[in-house]
Amino acid sequence: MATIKEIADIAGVSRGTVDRVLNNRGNVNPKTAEKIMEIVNALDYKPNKAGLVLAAQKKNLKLGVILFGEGNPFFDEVIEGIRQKEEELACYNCSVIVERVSIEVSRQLAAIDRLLEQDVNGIAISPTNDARLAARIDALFEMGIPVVALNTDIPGCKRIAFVGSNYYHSGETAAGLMRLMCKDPAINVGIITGSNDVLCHSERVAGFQHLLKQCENVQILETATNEDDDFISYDRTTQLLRAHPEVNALFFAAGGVYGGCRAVLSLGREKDMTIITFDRVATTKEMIQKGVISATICQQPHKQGSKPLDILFTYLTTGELPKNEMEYTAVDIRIKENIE
Amino acid sequence: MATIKEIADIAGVSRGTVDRVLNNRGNVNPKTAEKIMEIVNALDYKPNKAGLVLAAQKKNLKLGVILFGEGNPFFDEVIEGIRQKEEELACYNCSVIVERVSIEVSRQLAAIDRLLEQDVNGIAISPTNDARLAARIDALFEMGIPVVALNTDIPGCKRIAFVGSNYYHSGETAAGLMRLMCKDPAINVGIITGSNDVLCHSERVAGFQHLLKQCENVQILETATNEDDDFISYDRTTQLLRAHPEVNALFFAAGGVYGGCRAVLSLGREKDMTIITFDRVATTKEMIQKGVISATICQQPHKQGSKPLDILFTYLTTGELPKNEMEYTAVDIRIKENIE
DNA sequence: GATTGTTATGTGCCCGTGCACATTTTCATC
DNA sequence: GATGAAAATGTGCACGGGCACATAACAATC
Repeated sequence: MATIKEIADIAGVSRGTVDRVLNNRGNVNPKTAEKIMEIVNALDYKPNKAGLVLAAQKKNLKLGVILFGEGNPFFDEVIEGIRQKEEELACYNCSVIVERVSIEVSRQLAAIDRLLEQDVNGIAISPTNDARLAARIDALFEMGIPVVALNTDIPGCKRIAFVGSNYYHSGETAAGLMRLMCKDPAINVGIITGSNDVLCHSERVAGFQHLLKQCENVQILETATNEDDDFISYDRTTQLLRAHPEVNALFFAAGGVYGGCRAVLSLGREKDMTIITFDRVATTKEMIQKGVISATICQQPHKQGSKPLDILFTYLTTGELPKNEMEYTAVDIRIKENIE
Repeated sequence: MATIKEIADIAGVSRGTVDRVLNNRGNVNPKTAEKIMEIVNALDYKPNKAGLVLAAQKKNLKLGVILFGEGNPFFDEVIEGIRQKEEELACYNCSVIVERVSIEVSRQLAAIDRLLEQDVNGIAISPTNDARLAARIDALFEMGIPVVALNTDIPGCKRIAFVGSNYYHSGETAAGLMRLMCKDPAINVGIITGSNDVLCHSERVAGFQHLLKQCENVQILETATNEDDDFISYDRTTQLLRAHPEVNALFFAAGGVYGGCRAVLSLGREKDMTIITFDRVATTKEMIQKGVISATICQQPHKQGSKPLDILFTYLTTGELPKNEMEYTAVDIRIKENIE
């Protein structure tokens, strides 16, 4: 692996000149620059990462994280990923500040301000999809502060990457699993969705329905709108199952899973019901272990926490952008036996 | 984050003394050493990784990899992981040499010799479980050359880590999946195993059987020993299905999956058969997409390639051992919808 | 041709750690 | 108390890259 010094020796110039060419700092004779670039290409020069990181020490990097979903256990796992990466980055003299706020745009903008006051060099955020926030992210980019979106994308702005799941695709996978697990001649599915205005829920339902519509033995009976509150979920699920006793499969696209499962249990329907949910929160784990939930689809929350910090750190130390702007987490199927 | 210099300043000594204490190089006044250690603990000093890696440049690290499974497409994916990590490590001036040999112990020992001739500083190997190899690995460790086992463990020797799957556990998961996917009143399973003397196959079968024995509606009908050769597999599977037309589920614990699936197809049994296999080789992918195979369980071949190199590099640059000696890959369930 | 300005190039230090070597201190011995 | 060995401590450089500053080369102007 070639170094700047080696290139300089071959070209018969000093390290400084090579450095100026590589970082296009100007003030170099075009002919010399061309010659250097030829050598750089011939040797396939790649800067030594340890050198880059060490040189970047002076910047005293600080990364900011803004997460919504207070009280949402999914984000607790995201935080775990953040904490682990934080520890890893600590020995590069890079620290992490986490702000946890609601989904309200004004709160998110305020969180950005607070982080800027603390001189963060980059921000990872689970953003509300809002034009004001998008504009703010663009402004940050112009200021030289890169932003990575996580969990939920905010398209059409200058965030340097998105890390999260493809909700439509995981909805399709849920449907595929259900088809494999429900071998009854007629599958009568009840869909329990979250609030429609949250993109991830509606995307999941869309993917789910799209795939199941192709199967003639599947009938989607009813779609109940749910809420995270488990008591409300209990009632809605009970209503659905009372109105449609022929339902033998349930799809929970969002929260309220625990309440829904309790409803199934209290009606004594757990034996003949195939239930597919999302995420691996504690209560879902419990219901998987009890055999009430057949499978749950996870979206690697740990990676959603760690990867954005990784991307920011790499960008700030080496200037390198991620290979893929969209970093989709794998669709991770969990059943009783591999839930741990 | 504290540095050696900072600690030295506080202790009123020079960098060299702190360095001697931290790396117990001796020749330090015990009282001074104690004082320094107190400061080190109080500040929770962690060496800066970039500094460590940069200092390790002089070693000109070379990592060797020895893989069996020539012609086995699973290992092609392992190689992909290796290549990717190789590229990543290249910008730390660390290179990788791959040797691909058969499972024979003599070949593996010879491969180690070839790598040593090329002055490798560490070795990742998919080992045959043999005492001679274990002894050799111990000797390498004493020589200061760390070894990481991948795919198959070689217990009771001084390999610094193992990266691979828990076969028993993935067998259990296959069983759990089958139970969820076969809702017929009677599940009649045919198990198609690989050669019994290969540990991973027998472990998978053991885990599979252990779980299914707890279900009274499941009957394991017959276990056919299979081979990787798809023509032999075709014949064995045909025989099994002819002798037991009531079989409605097949479990392939090892190779010969493609031949077995062709047999199922030629008997027109694909509609009512639940097939669960391992790995995500091209032919398995094809059969998943055709709907012949219901699910396949993967063991993150990419990670099996990249992680051992990661462990070796970290150990050689920082002296740090992995948190867990056993690095199990996640049990990764793939169906038609998430096979890509 | 000396002066000023511009462009081009070279040099030194920093980042944090490891390690070889130089220097100082300590202590025993005559 | 001078001598020498041993123990304890200090110092300089390397690793690779970024960046500020010093120096050199060259052109334009009076």
